[in-house]
Amino acid sequence: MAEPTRSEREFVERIGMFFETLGTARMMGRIYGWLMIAPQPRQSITELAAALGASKASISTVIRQLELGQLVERVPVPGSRQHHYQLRSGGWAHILRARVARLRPGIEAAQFGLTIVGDDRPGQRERLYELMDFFDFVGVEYGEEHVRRWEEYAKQGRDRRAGERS
Amino acid sequence: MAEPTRSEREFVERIGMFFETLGTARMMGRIYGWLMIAPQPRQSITELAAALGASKASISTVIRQLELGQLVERVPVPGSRQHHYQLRSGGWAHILRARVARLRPGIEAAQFGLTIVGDDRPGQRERLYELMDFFDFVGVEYGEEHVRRWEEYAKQGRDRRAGERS
DNA sequence: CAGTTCGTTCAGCATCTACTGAACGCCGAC
DNA sequence: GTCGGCGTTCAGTAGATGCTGAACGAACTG
Repeated sequence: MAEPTRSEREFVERIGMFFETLGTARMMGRIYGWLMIAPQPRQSITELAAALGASKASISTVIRQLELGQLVERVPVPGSRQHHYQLRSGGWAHILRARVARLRPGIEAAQFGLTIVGDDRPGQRERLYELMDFFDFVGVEYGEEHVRRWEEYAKQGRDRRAGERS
Repeated sequence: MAEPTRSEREFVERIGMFFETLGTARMMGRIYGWLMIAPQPRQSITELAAALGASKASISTVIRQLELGQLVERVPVPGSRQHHYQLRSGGWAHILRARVARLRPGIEAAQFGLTIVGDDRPGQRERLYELMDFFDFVGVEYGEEHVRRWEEYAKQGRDRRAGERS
């Protein structure tokens, strides 16, 4: 039920591609995209599978990753045995956080590098310090403060649009 | 010549893994890591292949990507026919810029979405607006100003360390 | 000229992973 | 009880891609 139209399907696919460049499975983006624009914002696994023309198997596995990533939440629907999912608000903030967390191996590599390159190689140490600086900088710029700024920005947008509609 | 020691090799591998999480080929990180700490900062393709235990073929193809990404530059060495490469300063700034550029398909997807979801579906439109807001926010926060802040930050770090050494 | 030393290219391989189909277990309806 | 609908799991597949080896071309040496 509620199959996407041709252009809705294109939108879904674009979001899928976008998620792919973010380093996740394309199907994650498809689900996310469809949940954004679908007539019913709450969908079961079978509904998603039907709408996206994918197997229930892949929806089932991928939606768990979405749930783990806090992009989607399972909501109870009284009287239904189906698992209904909908978008979680603040999903993009979680994406921001997740991307920052990915930098950790890099930080550790730089620290490790400094332990093995002696003072007799100042040029090499300088490059390692620069990498450390980069992570310091990014850690501050993309840190909690950054995420809070986004949440504030998002709230302002919501309020502004709500004002325009009323 | 100039094979990496065991721990240098571990560092190289860690940077390789880090690059992998950034969505590039691991070999890119290996080359970049080795150029960071190698005794001679300028290396030819055959030297890199020998040091990393990889084929010249893969070094040749990957280093062109590094060159394209402005992370590495080819430097002339008088009297040598070999192609010598070294790290470019400001490489991380280019990585920042490249990551921002990747958001473009997402922006376009959100715009497209707004053209196909009518005013009769305010909830869906709201989610699309939120995505637009997200890109607006990220575009500002990660924009040119952001990269300039990094470059300033990096310069300060360099100067500070230079002062300490003297 | 032949021989050597480079880097490049291309076909092939190995690996990984997103996705599917089928079997299964669970649970409510009847 | 049996049946049907639902989500999960697992083996298998298809597609992508990082990497190699070998053949090649270009440029210098003798």
